Amino acid sequence: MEEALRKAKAIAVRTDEMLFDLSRLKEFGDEARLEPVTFTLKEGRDIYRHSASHIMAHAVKTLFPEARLAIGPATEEGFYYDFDLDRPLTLEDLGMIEKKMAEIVGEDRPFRRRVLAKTEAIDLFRKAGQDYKVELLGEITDESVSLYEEGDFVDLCRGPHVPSTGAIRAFKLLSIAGAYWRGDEKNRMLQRIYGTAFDKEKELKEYLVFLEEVKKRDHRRLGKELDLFSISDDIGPGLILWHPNGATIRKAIEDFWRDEHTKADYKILFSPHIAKLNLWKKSGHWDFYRENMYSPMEIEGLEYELKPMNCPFHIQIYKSGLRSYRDLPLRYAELGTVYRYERSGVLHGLLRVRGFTQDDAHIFCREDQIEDEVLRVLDFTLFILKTFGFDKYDVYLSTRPEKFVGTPESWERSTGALKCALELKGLAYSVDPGEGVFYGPKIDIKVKDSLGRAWQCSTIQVDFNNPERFDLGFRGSDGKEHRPIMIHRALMGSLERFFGILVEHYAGVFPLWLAPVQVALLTIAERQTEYALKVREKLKAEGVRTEANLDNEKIGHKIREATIRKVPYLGIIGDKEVLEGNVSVRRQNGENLGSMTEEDLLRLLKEEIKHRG
RNA sequence: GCCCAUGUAGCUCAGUCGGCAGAGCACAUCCUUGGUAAGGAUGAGGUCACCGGUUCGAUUCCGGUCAUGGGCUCCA
Repeated sequence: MEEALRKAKAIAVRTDEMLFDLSRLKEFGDEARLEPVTFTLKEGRDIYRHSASHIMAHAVKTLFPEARLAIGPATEEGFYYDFDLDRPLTLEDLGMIEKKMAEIVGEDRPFRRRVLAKTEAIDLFRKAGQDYKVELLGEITDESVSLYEEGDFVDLCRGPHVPSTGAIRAFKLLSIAGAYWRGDEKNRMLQRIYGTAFDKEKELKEYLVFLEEVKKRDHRRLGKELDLFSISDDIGPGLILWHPNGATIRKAIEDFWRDEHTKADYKILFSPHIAKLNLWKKSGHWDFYRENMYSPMEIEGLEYELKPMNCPFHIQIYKSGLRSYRDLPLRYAELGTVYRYERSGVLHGLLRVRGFTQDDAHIFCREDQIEDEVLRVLDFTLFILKTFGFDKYDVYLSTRPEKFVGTPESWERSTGALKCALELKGLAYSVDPGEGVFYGPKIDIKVKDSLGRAWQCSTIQVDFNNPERFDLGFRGSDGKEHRPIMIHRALMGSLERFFGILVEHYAGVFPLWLAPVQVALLTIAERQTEYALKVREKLKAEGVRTEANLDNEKIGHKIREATIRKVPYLGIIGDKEVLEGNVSVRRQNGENLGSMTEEDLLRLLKEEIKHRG
């Protein structure tokens, strides 16, 4: 058995979904069914990295004997440990700690499991001055607890662990950050060290390369390099300035969005940015969403609010006339700009801002239409996302939160409708208990980008509450008044955020239909200027975003410059091309398409733009 | 908001242990008219984030503010 496990490179074993240390094999009889848990399994990685975090804590304790330890779990991509120290850690400290860890790994100390009574453990940690451990122990209900020891380092831990410290082959400490004890800002701020560990040096290297790639694709960096957007100190944090290049891409996205919504029988709306405070009181936002809203402004003695959401406006439009059951479903869509207060520490480039434009829509329908409408929205969403090259998703169903409006029964019903639609569509999803918005349950879709990272974009929310609050009605076939229900939905979420994600997803190399400049014409010498301008005018007249670089520079310089700006197509024009009436075409990736007429080029471009390639 | 770090030319970054600041790229002018990722020369460009303190003197030291970054919490 042990032999087999060694061969399988087991880190621990599993039986009936319980994980055990390899050292506990003798507790099982020969007939026990034990599965090896290896690094390739999530459970195995977690055990491995959790062990690495113990070793890190050991190293920190050695270097800083006064350190008080909090918690140190494995994460998706690595591990961390929180410490309470006398002085702030520096980057140099990380190197020192790493070195110490390498020593501990080199000593190959076995991880030893020890079980003792909770009271004994409390005693032990209290004597050691480990208050955080004592606090944790106080909340454990079991009579006995397990400790893990390697060398002279002991930690409270459920386990399991790798057999010995030598098992950790490749690790790296990555960053230092502040973190509240138990994530609560009322508690003391601790120092967190993040690190990662792999069972092969090669995998660690690959991960570090991945981190480099993430850095290179950072939309804030590319936003500057490609002159897409900026944030100005003079204007304010979290407020986005769209530069011409970024605005061109945004317009292409918006045009696409409007066209598709019109085709899908949505009506496009516009609404103002402020409304009377009273409206927000009526909608419930003032009670349930105030912490994200700005302070009211006074206009002629009345209070007005900057809008954090678009729904009340769409509701007013619904209410502006009598509605019949024949009108439903009524789908109102708007690229609506909203403003939400975000604490300064959470702002992040385009991904977390204070003013943003939602690709919002509200569908007013009868209760029996919900499922059908949600299905339609799901289809529509997946189509839109696919257009941007997103074809992998994580889907979540969020249920009733603590702060909510409406009755538990209406929540039941709407959650059921969402569930049904997801199941009919055959989408795998997980349930996020308590994560719904205050007015209703929701489906969230997270897209996976080209690096496999998940981003929350789309959200579909059922609302039984606002129709009630605003006393919405429609005349039914029975001649009586009925209450419609509302579905709120955003597909891209916010244009700012979605754009930021796109920049990273495409690494700044936008597909032709989105590229700010689609073709750059590069002349070899000044005598081709006139011809180049003529070609430019023709392409522009056909709607192709074309630029001509007539600078007094060598062709190599111009190619380099346009390639760095990630222009998808370059048209090189020298004497030969002028003579033949051609353009020599080259793609951003260096692929040479050879010489062709301007009509052929146009055909090629238009085809690619049409397919949104 | 909180902890830590950072803020020097349009961009990327040097630098000053306190004595009015420098490179590369970009920009401008000139030379060069060159065929698939950087031709050459010259020049212009900075309230060293902002406010205050210490000092004969502060970009440098100290304090505060603002902003950015890594996180915590929250979310589109």
